[in-house]
Amino acid sequence: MFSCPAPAIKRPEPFAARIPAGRRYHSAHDPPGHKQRKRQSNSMSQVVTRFAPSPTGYLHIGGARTALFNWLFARGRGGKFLLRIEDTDRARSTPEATEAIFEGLRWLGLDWDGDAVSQFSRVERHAEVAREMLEKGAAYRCYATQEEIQAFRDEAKEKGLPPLFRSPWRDKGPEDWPDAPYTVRLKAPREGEVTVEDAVQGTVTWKADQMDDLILLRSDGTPTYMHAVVVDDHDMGVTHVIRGDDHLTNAARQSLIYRALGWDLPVFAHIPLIHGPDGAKLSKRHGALGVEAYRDMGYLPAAMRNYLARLGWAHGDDEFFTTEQATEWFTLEAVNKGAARFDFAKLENLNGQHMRASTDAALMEALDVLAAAHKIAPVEGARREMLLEAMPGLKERAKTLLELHENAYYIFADRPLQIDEKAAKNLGADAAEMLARLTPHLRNASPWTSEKTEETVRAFAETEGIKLGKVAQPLRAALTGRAVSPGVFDVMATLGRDECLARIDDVTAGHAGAA
RNA sequence: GCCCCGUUGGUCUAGCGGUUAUGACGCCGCCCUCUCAAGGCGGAGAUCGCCGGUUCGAAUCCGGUACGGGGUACCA
Repeated sequence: MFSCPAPAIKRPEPFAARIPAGRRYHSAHDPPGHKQRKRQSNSMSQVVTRFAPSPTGYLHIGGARTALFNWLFARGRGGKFLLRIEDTDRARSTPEATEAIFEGLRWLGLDWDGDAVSQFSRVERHAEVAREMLEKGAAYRCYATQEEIQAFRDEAKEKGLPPLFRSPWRDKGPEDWPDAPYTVRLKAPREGEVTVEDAVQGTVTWKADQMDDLILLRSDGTPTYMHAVVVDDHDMGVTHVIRGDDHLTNAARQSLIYRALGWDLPVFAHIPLIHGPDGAKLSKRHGALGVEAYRDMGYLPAAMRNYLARLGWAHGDDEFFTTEQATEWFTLEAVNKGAARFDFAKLENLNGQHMRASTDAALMEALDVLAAAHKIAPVEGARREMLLEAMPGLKERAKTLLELHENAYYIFADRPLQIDEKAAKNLGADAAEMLARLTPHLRNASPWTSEKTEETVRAFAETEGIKLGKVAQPLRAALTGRAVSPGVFDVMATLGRDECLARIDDVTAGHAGAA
C-alpha cells in the first residue's frame, strides 16, 4: 500500500450472519472427543489467533492495537488470523458498526482469513454445548430469579461478605425442578486454585472460592459472553487468545469452562490497555478515536502499525520499522505488562518518517484515499502531475498527509494567490520592484529547470548586490503566497514559466519597472 | 469491600545481580541553508514510586506499602 506494503487485503464476503452456523464450522457436528484430538494435532503446527470485537461502534484505537498484535503474531508464524463479531447483545449491535470495523481493519491493512464469524449465528451450538455440560453434570439448572440474586448480593454487601452468589440449586435433581425458566450455571470447583499461564502476565493464580458458578445460558436460552467465547474459540481452533488485560480475570473463569468440557486451553496473552495523554484509560467514551479518525487526520496505515506496535511492545531499541520487520520480530514475551499512554507527537514523527520513506506514487495514492475519506474529488490532470513532481520536496516537510496537502497550496491555488500575513511581509514595495527587475531575466531563462532558474536568480542577486535570500523570499511569497515552501527553484520548475511569470506579475503590477 | 495486574527522564522504552541506567519522541543550542523541514553535532531532563530484606554488590531477587488500572452482571 505505502512504503511498507501490507499483504493485499482480501475482501471477505460480506459478513454473513445468514449462513447457517454449522456450515462455517466443519467441527460443529463432530463429537467433542474427536474435535479435541483433531485440534491437538493441528495446534502443534498452526497458530490461529482471532480478533473478536463487539459491533457497538467504530473500531477504536485500542481495539485496533489488539487486532494488530493478533495479526502480527499469526502472520509472523504462518498462522491464521480470524475475525469474529461478538454480536450476541442484539440491542447494542448494529450492522453499521460491523461495517465500520471491517473498514477500519482494511484501512489498517489487517487482513483476516475466511469469513468473519457472527457469534450470534452460533447460538444453537452454544446451547448444545451447555446441554452437554448439563448431562455430564458439569453444569446445573438454576431457578434463582434475578430478584433473589440481587437480594442476596445486597445482603452480602451489607454484612461485608463476598458478594458471590451460591445457588441453592447446585445439587438439586430433576425431582426438585419447578416448572419455571432457569439459567444454566457452571458447577465451578469451590476448592483449590485456578491458575492461568499467561504469555504476557506470567502465571496468575486465584483461589477457587473467588469464583462463582457463572451463568452459561440465560433463562431465555441465549448464551452469555463467557460461554460463547469459549465455545467459539474452541470450535474455531483458536490456539492463542490475545486480548486486552481487562479480560485477565475472565480467562480464569473461562478456563473453568474449558476444564469442565475437557477441552485444551488456548495460550492466553493479556496485553495492557492504552491510556490517554492524561493517564486515564482510553476508551470509547473517554477520548478514544476510531481508526478512521486517524485516517482522516492524514496518518499512513504503515505508520499507525509501527506506532501501535511500539506502544507496549519493543524489539530492543528499534523505533522505526516496517510491517515485515514487525511480523518477523513480534513475540508475546516482549509485550510489556504496564499500560502505555498514547502520544500524538511521536505518532506524528513516525508518520513523517514513513512518508519520507514512501514512494511518490504511494503517497499520491494515499492522498486519493484521504480525499475519498473526506468526500472530495481526487486531484487530477495537470495538477496531479505537478503534485507528483513536487512530492519529493513536499513529503520532506510534512508530518501528515493533511499537512502535505496544505503545503501544496501553491499547486492547487488559482491566481491571484491569497498572500498570507508572513509572506506579505516579504513583499513590500522594494521587494516588488526588485521582482519586477528580475522578471526579464526569468523570461529569458532557458531551459526552464530548477538548475537554470537558480543560476539566473543567483546571478541577478549578485548584480543587485544582495544576498540570495533577499530575492528568494519575496519570490517564494509571490509564487506560493507563503513564507515557507519547498525550495523556490523546485517550485518554479513544477509551476512552469508562464504561471510563475503571471504570479510575479500579480504582485509587481503597478510597481516601478513592472514589465 | 474482595481478587488480580502494573509502576525506569514530560511521553514511549532498553535493561533481565556489577552499565557513567539504552534509544526514540518532545524541548534547547549550534552547523547546513533561499524559507521551512530533513540531516549532522551537542545539551538539559531519571536518586529506576516508596520502605525494608537477601547479597560483597540490586532498576534487576523477596516482603510490605502508596498510587494507578482491571475484574467482581442473566454486558461484551
